[in-house]
Amino acid sequence: MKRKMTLKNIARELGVSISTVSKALKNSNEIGAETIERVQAFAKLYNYRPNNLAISLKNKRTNNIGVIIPDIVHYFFTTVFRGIEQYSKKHGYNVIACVTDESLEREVVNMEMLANGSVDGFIMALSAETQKKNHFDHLKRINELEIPLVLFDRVTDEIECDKVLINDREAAYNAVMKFIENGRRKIALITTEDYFSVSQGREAGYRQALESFGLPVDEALILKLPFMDLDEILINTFFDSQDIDAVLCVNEIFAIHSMNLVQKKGVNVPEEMEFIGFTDGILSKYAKPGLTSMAQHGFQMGEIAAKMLIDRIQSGLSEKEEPCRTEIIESTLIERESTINAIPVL
Amino acid sequence: MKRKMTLKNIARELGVSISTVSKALKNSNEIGAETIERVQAFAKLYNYRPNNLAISLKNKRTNNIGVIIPDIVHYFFTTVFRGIEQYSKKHGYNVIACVTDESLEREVVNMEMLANGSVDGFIMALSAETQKKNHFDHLKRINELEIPLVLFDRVTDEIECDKVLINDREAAYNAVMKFIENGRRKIALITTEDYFSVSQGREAGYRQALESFGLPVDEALILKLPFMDLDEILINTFFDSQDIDAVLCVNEIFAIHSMNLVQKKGVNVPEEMEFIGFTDGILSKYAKPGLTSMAQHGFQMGEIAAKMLIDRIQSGLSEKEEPCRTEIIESTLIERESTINAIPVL
DNA sequence: TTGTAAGCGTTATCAG
DNA sequence: CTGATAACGCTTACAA
Repeated sequence: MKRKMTLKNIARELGVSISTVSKALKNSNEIGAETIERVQAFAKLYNYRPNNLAISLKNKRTNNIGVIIPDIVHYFFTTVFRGIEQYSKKHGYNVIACVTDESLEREVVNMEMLANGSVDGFIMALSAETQKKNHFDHLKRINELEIPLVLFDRVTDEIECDKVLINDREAAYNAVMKFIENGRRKIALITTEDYFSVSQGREAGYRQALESFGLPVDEALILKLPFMDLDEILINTFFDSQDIDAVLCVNEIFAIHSMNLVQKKGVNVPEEMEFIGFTDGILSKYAKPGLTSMAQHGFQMGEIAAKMLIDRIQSGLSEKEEPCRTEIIESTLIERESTINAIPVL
Repeated sequence: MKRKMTLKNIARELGVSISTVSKALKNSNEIGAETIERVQAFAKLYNYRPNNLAISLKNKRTNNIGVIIPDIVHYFFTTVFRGIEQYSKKHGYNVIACVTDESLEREVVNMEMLANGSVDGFIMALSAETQKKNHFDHLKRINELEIPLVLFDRVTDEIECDKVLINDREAAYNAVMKFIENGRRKIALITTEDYFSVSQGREAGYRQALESFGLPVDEALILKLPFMDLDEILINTFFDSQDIDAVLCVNEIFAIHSMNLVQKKGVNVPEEMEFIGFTDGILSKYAKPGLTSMAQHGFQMGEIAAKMLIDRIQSGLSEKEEPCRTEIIESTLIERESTINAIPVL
């Protein structure tokens, strides 16, 4: 085992005290020029690097941030993660990544693990189970410990903290309006079960758009799929039993999958039926036809979440002292060939 | 700022010594049953949690592992990451994730940052630039510090360490054989520039298969695209100027993109031209037609890489004491509609 | 200009 | 059974 260079070692070798070495390495003006030189030369020669742990313990700050996400094999979260990581790195923070796999328990365990000195703050999107069970004790504990927390995308009103969201309601509203402008009237919604904050918002926007245009909301045109379960029979039955000319889906997979299924039945997209999805991911771009999609700008969300967190960490002000903010990211409709009148975008 | 519970605090409140508290919390049999109970009750009441940093400093182990990858918005790396994270978590390790964006400098900076006490070991795939420039001083330094390192997928022979790979050569060989069995003879290869270890292996397998079947290798049928650059003109020209009936692509994007382009020209896939890609990602599954693909089993690679690393960390044996191993993950051909005779798989 | 000493929160050794 | 004490590697008053 190679002996690691430490201040103590350098001090011993050079016959000076530890604090002299420490100061010399920092170019402190308390130390003589000659000593500084000697110390720095020696340190460089032996490749001295200060031990992060010791510094963290001393300063009570780790320069790590914990990112807790439900899923990493998923375009949107991946993109947000990228934004967080990039911003954080640029500001001297490392990212500890935890994946909860949509499980409340994993969320709790991961946070507990990191909350005891491993990170200076958290950025997270709630797991499906957490949203379903409405169980937030672990987040309350983080709050009590006054560890800064930023929630993004999947959030809850139960916890007072900084948040970054997209304008789900408005985005869905705009998507439906796009259909209406295109002359569609039998507009379906394919969404998840109710407990997701984002799905709630998107459904609200869907209803609002129809109502504001004087169209009745036909509950039979709303299909609620069990989370991430692509039950083909359910989807096929839905399309067989309803008269539909446009479909808004709350995520990309639902959109691509149902679009493929109706095409297999011989339905022409977009002529007979238009599709709009959420999350402008890689699938939307390469689908046939290209899927018109509400882009969520995940990278930007990540950057903003990281900025909010790091600002709060560095200000040292708790949620009580400095009021919490909620940033809304405007989503953008990327038009492709699954809607008409579209200028194709690659 | 909430005062954090520490051993010292507990000791003061309870009028005992710090070491008594420490031992009591560990149910040490040096301590009286009654004291143990008192201490534990108090600790629980005030939600005492030991400080990870202090423990790490003391033990000289962090229970963190550093994962350095070129890109996270990318199915294969994401999947590997997932495997690493899951295995690590199960074995008590957290994952610090760094994305290099294919840059050597970012790779160097990230490793330097983590090498000074933040992690017990590294798992990484080399960045494009690192492979291109063949610059490995940063890895040699890690070796000198005797910090365990596992390379996966994008590796180099210059560094002696544990490695996890797929059988690139054999996989490409098998893919080409599949084409040959299907009666194809004008088999093209679309690959990256030469410096990637994986592309080299795949190209070798491609050549080997043709040769072993007595087919000449026509260099004009090998298209080398600049890394991740989807230059449509280049691809179109390639297909226009060559007579091709099957295409092997070293990654999923190249495959999907060129398949889309030839289809746009009116080429029938798979009747007139077959396609096989690498990385069985989400695009392959949802493409039209579904893309036959060599699955790289990223999750398993991640698990194995994590296991190799953690085993080495826990054994405490350096690369010199315990010889390095290279694990090969067999890739599997997932047949879809872009090749003939395929039993479609969803 | 340099050194001493206390402290960050633990653990471990050794006396009492 | 309990408690000093030193140590992990570093920072920072404060003394010299």
